Amino acid sequence: MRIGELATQLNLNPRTIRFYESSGVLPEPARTSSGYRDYDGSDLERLKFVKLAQTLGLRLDEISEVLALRDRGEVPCEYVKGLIGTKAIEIERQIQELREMRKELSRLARRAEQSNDICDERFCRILEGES
Amino acid sequence: MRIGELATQLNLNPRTIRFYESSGVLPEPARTSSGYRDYDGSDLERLKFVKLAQTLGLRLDEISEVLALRDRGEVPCEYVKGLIGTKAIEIERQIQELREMRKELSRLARRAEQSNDICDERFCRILEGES
DNA sequence: GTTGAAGTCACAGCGAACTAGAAGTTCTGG
DNA sequence: CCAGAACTTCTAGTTCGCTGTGACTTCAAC
Repeated sequence: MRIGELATQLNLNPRTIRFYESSGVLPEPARTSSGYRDYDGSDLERLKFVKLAQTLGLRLDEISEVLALRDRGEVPCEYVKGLIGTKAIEIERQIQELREMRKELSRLARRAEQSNDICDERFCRILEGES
Repeated sequence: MRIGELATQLNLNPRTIRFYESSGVLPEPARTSSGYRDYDGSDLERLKFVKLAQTLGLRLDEISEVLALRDRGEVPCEYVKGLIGTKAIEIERQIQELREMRKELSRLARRAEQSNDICDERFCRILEGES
């Protein structure tokens, strides 16, 4: 199958697929006699795996590494376990950071409702505290 | 005061301050006779405001807009209220996304502990489901 | 007078994951 | 036979917030 069909099936841009090839996520595919990329079911599965891994927060280079281990016939389990662990920690950190922002933002939103458009010498009374 | 002192007081890199100037967050400061940037207390306050706003998840262009409104003598309250609202929604969305990842990752981590290093025809049994 | 820190400017690069443009070739339908 | 869609390659741009590099000038201390 050609790049357009593969892209359609996965809801990807053909450019994205070429980009994946250039960054080592996808191997170079076979070519038709006229030079078009010729993909098969294994490429489809591989890209599905890439999309799945992306939803878990894995970066392309990390996904590439898992795939490369597999391609070499090795077992990526240990690598993947490590990845899952560090990723979980990182995500927890990000959630905490966002929670702080959310908390502060809702505090500001409440204050903004109460005190109506009072701007004084400061930059923004809503954002800066000490009302 | 010169850029180095300002940077030290705010724990910023002098380059960052020049970058802020070039991107319109900071106005062009006065210059000493020898051409060095010459800052005063208002620049210090402005940069403190920038840092505060950044912790709320505001981008530099949004912060610039608030400051520009203020610089024109306008009241940024309405703009800021809108900003707070959309930012809160955006952050909520990000938190949800991260929670999904976290949930899925811990599910995978539990599974990975149980089934020991069984890799078969798939890319990665830990990441792909249907064990 | 000399050294070295700190300033000046302008341009480039990073990371991440694409996306866009240009300029050409091949395939498909009427 | 020809239009136009889909492909090819290559380079470069996007977003965001900086950071690095290089080549030069100025300032403070010794």
